[in-house]
Amino acid sequence: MLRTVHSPDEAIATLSDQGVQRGIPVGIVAHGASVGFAVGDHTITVEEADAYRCVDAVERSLRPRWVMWSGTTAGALVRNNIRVATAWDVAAVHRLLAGGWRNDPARVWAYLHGLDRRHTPVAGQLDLMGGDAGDDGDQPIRPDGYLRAEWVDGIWQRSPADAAAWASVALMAASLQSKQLQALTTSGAVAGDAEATARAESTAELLCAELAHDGLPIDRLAAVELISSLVGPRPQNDADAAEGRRRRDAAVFAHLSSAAGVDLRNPADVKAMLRRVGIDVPDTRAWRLEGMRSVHPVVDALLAWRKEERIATTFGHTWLAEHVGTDGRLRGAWSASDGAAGRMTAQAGLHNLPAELRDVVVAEHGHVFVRADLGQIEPRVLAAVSGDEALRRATQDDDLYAPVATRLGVERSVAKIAVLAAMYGQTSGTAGQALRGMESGYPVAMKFLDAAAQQGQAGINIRTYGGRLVRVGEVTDGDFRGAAAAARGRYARNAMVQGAAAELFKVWAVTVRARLGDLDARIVLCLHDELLLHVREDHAHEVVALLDRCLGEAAHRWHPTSGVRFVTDTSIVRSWADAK
DNA sequence: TGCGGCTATTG
DNA sequence: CACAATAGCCGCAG
Repeated sequence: MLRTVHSPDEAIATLSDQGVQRGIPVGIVAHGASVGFAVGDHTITVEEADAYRCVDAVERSLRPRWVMWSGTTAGALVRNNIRVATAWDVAAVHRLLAGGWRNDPARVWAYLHGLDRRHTPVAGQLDLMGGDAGDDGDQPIRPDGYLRAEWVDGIWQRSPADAAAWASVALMAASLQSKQLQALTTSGAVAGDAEATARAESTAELLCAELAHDGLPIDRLAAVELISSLVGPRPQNDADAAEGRRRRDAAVFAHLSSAAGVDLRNPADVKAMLRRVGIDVPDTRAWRLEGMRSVHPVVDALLAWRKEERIATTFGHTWLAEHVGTDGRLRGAWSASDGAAGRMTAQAGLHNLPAELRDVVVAEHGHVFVRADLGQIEPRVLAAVSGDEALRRATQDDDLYAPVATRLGVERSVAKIAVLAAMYGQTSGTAGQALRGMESGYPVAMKFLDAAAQQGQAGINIRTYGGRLVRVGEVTDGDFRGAAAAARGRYARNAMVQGAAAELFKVWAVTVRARLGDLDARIVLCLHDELLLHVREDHAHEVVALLDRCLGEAAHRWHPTSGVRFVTDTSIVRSWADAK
C-alpha cells in the first residue's frame, strides 16, 4: 500500500498507526530533497518540501530504528541537519555477516536470497543481458530473482514524483533487515551478541556521516605558518614547486662529491648513493639508517630530507587546501568498518597525521577538546574473548603488564613484548623466549590464539567475538605449511583480537554519542582506541565523567560477563598535541 | 593507466 | 621489523 503524506503530523500519525514506536524498524531512503519511508508492507512517500521535516518529526516523537541501505542515506540526513538516534545499515550488517568489503545492493540481495553471488548483476551492465527474458526493465527484481544493480544506488536519478520507485527502495531495505536479523541468529558459532554488534556497527555509520560532515577543528593560520616554516611558502606554479624540490635535494647533495644521476625519490638510487660512501644496506628505511648517522653526514641530511619531503608532498600546502575548509575544519571520508578486522578508517590524513602537526588541531573559541583513550585495549579484549581467568585478573590492574611480569617472572618490558608477540604471532628474536612463559602462564588465552592461527593457516574463515566474518583467503596448492600459510595464521590470530577491540571501541563511541544529549559536545575524531570530543568549555568536566560511565556501559553491553576491567585515560586540552 | 614495491605516518 | 591502516612517488607492464 502506497500512501503520500503531506505534513510532519500526518507522517507521525501514519507511522504510529502502523505500530511504529521506539526501536521499531522503519525503512528509509534519502537523497537530495527526496525521502521515502516503509513500514511492513506500507510505503510512505513524503512531499518534497516536507521531506526532512517529516523525518525530524518522526524521529523526535517516535524514535524508530531507521533502516537504510547504506551511509548514503545517513549522509543525506546529516546534510539536512538531522541526526537520528539509531539505525540499521544494511550494507554494514552485510559486511559483518559475509565478510569482505563488497556491499552493493545487488550483492546483498543475492546473499540474503541464497542466490549464487557469481551471477550477481554488476552496475554498468545496463541490464542489457537481463532485458532479453521478456521482463519489464522498470521492475527492481529481475525474472531470475536478482536485484537490478542500479535500482537502489541509482534511485537519485529518478524524479521525486516517481513515488513507487522511491518507496520500493525503502521497502526493500526494511525487508532485508528482517532477513539479516534472521541470518545473524543462524550465522555459525558467534560467541558474542551478533545482533547487538549489527546495531552498533550501523549506528557507527551514522557517526561516520557526522564525522565527515563536522570535520576536525584546525587552526588554519597556524597550520599555514607551521608548514611554511618546514617547507617554505606555498609554491605558486610548477616551476616554483620544482625549485623547491631542487633546494631540498641540494641540502643532501652538498655532502657528496658527486650527485650525478642520483634521484632521492628512487630507493635504488639512494641505496647506490649510500654504497658509494661506504654504507651497504639491504634497504634504506629510516630505522635501518638511524644508527648510521655518524658514519657519514649524508645519512643525517637524507633523513632530514625525508621528513621535509613528507610534509611537502603529503601534509603540506596542497593537503591543507584540499582537506581543510575555510571554516577551519579538516574533513575526510570515513568508513565505519574496513580492512581485515573491521576497524574504522579515515582519509585525508585523519588517521595518520604526523605528531608534529597535532599542534594545529586546536579547539574553537569557547571550546576545548576532551580526549580519552583506552589503555591496553588489545590484551584486555583478549582476556575477555578468550575467557582466560589469569589474564582477566591481570586486567584489574591499571597496568596489565605489571601482574603479567610477576606471573612470568620477567621484567615488565619483556612481559609486554611477550603479550604483543602472542597477539601478533611473532616468534623471532627475544619474543620467542618470552612466549614460553605465556604458554604456561596464560594457557587459555594462548590456546584461543593458536586455534585462530590454525584456522587461518588451513584457510578456514573465522568470526570475531561480535560475529564479523573474517575471510582468510583460499589455500593454494595445498600449501598448509609455507610462508603464505604462516602469514594467514598471523592475520587470523590478530584479527580475532583487533576485530573484537574494534567492536568494543565502536560500542563505546556510539554509547558516548547517544549519551551526550543536550551537552554542547561532539565526537570529532575516532582513532582505534581514542576518542576526541569538541566540547563547550563549561561542559568539559561533565563530558570527562560521561566518557568513563559510557565505557562501563559499553563494556557491559559488549560482553556482559567477562569481568574484564577496561581503563581510560582522559584529559581536557586546547590542542590535540597537549594530550599525553 | 594500473599495479607492485618502497617509504613514511598513525594505532 | 610482529598486526592493521592511508598516502605519495617510482619503475614497469600493458
